Formats: sequence, C-alpha cells, structure tokens
Amino acid sequence: MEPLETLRAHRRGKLDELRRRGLDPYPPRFPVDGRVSELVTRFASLDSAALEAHTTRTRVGGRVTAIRAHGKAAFLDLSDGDARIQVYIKRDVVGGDAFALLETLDLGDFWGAEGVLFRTRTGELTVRAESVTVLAKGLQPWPEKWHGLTDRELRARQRYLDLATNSESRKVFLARAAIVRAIRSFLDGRGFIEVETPMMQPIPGGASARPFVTHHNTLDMDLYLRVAPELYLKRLVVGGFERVYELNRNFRNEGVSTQHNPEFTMLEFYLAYASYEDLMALTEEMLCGIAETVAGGVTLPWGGRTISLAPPWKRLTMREAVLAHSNLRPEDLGERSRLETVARRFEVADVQRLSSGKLLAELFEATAEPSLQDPTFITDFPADISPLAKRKPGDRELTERFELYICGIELANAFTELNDPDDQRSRFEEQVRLGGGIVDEDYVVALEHGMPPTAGEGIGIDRLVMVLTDSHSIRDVILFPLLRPKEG
RNA sequence: GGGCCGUUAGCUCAGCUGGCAGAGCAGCGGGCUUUUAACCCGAAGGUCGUGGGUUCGAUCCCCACACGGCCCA
Repeated sequence: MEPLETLRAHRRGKLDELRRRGLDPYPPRFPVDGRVSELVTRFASLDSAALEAHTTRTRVGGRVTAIRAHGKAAFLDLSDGDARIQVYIKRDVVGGDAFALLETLDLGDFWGAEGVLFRTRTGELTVRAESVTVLAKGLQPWPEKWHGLTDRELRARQRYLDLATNSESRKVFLARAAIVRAIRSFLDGRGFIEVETPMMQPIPGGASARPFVTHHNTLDMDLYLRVAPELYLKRLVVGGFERVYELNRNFRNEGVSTQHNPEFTMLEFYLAYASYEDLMALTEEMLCGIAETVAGGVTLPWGGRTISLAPPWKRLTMREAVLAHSNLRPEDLGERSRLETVARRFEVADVQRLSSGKLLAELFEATAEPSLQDPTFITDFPADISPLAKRKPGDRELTERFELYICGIELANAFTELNDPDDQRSRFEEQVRLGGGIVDEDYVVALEHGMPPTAGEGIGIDRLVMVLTDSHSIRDVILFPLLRPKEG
C-alpha cells in the first residue's frame, strides 16, 4: 500500500469508527455563539478573574489546526481562518466516551465544542469543553503546519489549501475584495452607474488582442469572448448614460506571464463632458483613496522598495520617456528609416511591417516601461496605435491618451474618446489596412447618432491588486489562474 | 517561441563531480490531566517527475518529454 493511501486509509478508518459509534461525521447543523474571531475579540479584555466571576458558557465551531494531547487531557486549536481559540478537553469533565472521540481526530477536521470560557495560566482564552461534536471529518492529509504550502503550483491548483494554511495568501484575497468594494464605492459616490455588457460578442472590439472564439449552436454563429467592453459602454453613453462603469472579466487568447492571465478583470468607466486630463486627476484621487482604505496609506512596499502614490504623479510623453530612459537622441525618433534602424537595434521583430507609431511604442516598452516604478502617466500616444482615441488638437498624428505605469506595470489606459463618426470609420479602415481589426459599422452608426465629448479609462484590477499587495505575479492575485492540466 | 533553474515520503526540505535514500512536521504504537512549533520513547513510510542512454553500478552524468518558476521575445 502506498503511503498516501495509508494516510487516507487511517482517516477512512476513523470515519468508520465514528459511524460505528452511532455518530454522524457530517451533521447538518451546529448553531454557534458567533465566529471564533468574534468570541476572541469580545472576551479579549476579560482577565481570568472576570471570566471566573461570570461563568460564560459558549458554543464554537472551527477547523482543528493543532492538537496537543496530554494523556487524559488535550488542547485543540479551532480556527475560523481569521483567528483561533483554544479548547481544553479534560476526560474528567467531558467523560470517557467524548474523550475517546480524540482517537478519531485529525488536523483539518471541523469540530464543535461547548463549555465555559477561562484563561489558562499563560493567560490564553480557552473553552473548557463539556461536550465536543464532530462537524466534518477530513479524509485527506493536511499540509505541514508551520510552513504551509509553499509549492507555487500546488498553491494555485489547490487554492483552498493555500488559503487555509498561508495567512499571507488569505490577506491578498481579502485585500482584493476590499479593493473592488472601494472602487465601486468611489464610482457610485460620483454618480456612475454599474452596467453589464456582452461578454460574447459578434465582433470583438475595443482592444487589439486575439479573442477566444465560441459558437452558438441554435443561431449557428461564431461569437467572440470579449477582449474589452469598450464599444458597448460608449454605445451606452450615446444612449444617455453619461457616467457608466463595468467591472468584470475580459478574455485574451494570448500568452501567459507574471502579468498576463487569459481571463482577467478590468474596470472600464466613461465620463461624459470630461477629457483625459480630467481622468488623470480622477485616477490619482481614486487610487490614493483605495490605497488608504486597503493599505492604510499612500506609501506601498514593493519588493523591498517603497513606492509613493502621493500626487501629483509624473507625466511624460511617450517620446520623452524613450529619450529619458535610453541614449537615443530626438533625431533617432524622427525619419522612418532612422526609426527602423533604432528599432532593429532594440531587437524589435517585423520592423518594416510595423507602423511608425507602433515602432515608437515598441521602443518605449524596451527602454522606459520597466523603469517606471513611481506612478507615471505616459501621454501623447501615436494615433495609429490608438484607433478609438481623439486626435490631439494641433498634431493629428498624436492622441489625447495616457497609460499609467506603477512598479513598472501598465495599470491603466485612458483617452478622450473619439466621437467623430467619420474619423472613427476611417480609423477602423486604417486598422484593417494595417492587418488587424474589423470595421464595427454598428458602432459607427451609434456614433452617428451623437456621443457627447467623453473620456474613458480602463484599469487592470488584477495588476492593481498586485501593486497594492506587493504581489509580483498575477497568479498570486487570481484565485484560480489558468494552469495546464497536470499529467495527461 | 528562446534561455536559465526546479521536480526526492502526504507537506517542508537535506542528499559531498556516481557506490544500499535522510531529517522535521503529519500519520501509526506507547507514555503524559494547563499545553501552545507541547514533550518523551518506539516502529514505519520512497517508481528520487516520466521515458530513453552512458556505466559493473545513476537521485547524481547525457538526451527527450511533462509540469512549474524566473528572465527574454
């Protein structure tokens, strides 16, 4: 018999033993007097004498995370994930039958206890059990009790074990929930309404990314999982929802990395009568507010360094950023031939096929992007890589667009929205000429009905959680990241 | 897609340019009625990721593959 099977067999044997004793190993209910952490908080201030004076009887339930047996007595730790409380089981008090239940107990089982609260001589709040109840018998061996699970693959594959044994991991996902809550609160407080738009789209738009394809059988049509909700949200602005947001999943059929998961969560919001300048201010305000709510301040630890979110944040044009983070000179970024030569030097692939704007963006990624640790808005994006952004007055090759970088991570992308339907149509057509995209005629028709001046922004929520929790892989902030199936 | 690194007991990890595979925790048996990484004694537990190759002999060297990590595209 293999060892793992032996361990499971021991637990199965204990399960059988419980049933032999006429006990239900999975009873349907066990009313408790509150969560363990609530009890711990409630009685934190009462010392030994105060507890003795009142005889506080209580019922608790939790996962058994430690067992310290002493012959005819034993101590258990019951955990609710946030806190643990000790249970003291004395044979003289609970009786022989109940005490013998310890023979069926393993780490990871759920137990309930009823008894009187007291403090041990080391001062620890403890339930002196008068009865104990098996609430759920565990049948699998439990990870090591003080290192927990460290294998990053196992932590992602069996996230429940990671959460149950690694408090840092638990904290990350609690922070994630708080971040999402804070975002909704921020936007709701400013009159935005939350909407849901199609995740299955006949024409994938709003970003240049390879989509996942699926098929609707009855309609016999291909559909694409959305790469962005953008074009639908702007249709809503046309329809009179002047402040909308959507906070949900996007899907991109591309590589997996420490910053990319095929499905990821994005906030997109649109604000009529605003420009990308307004969004820079709004973004500073929103992210600082979230950091204060979640991290308690605007200075964040990041890999042994400290990042300050205190506004105002740096602003550089894409061109300035490239020049500041390389030894290139302005004339290197001018003529097409010079640009191609420089791009080749930075090992950009397919140089001759890329637009000049794309070449500049590639140079930006190669030189400046990793260096942008402090919050930095990069502005003046080339028009040929920004088909949905309004052109900059005075320079039709540039757009009113920014991306936000923090900790070298692209966190946000925003622009003053293109609302000129004719320009939009020609920009779509240009994309098609450049070898990507589809003309979304239905969207252009929507614009032809008139969209007010509007600014819109997308913020990568997974990446925001990374920055706010000092997590350096997107897989550490997504509960169930995509992994290849184990074995075949 | 490329480079480098990793994969040893259920978990966390050792294993010396090749010679019978090791610890802690968990589990098992025994002891212990205020311990808390409880403690003490004892006995177990391994396809060393998978498949080939080199060698008298491979966890160790070589090749391929799988999964993962880091960096690059």
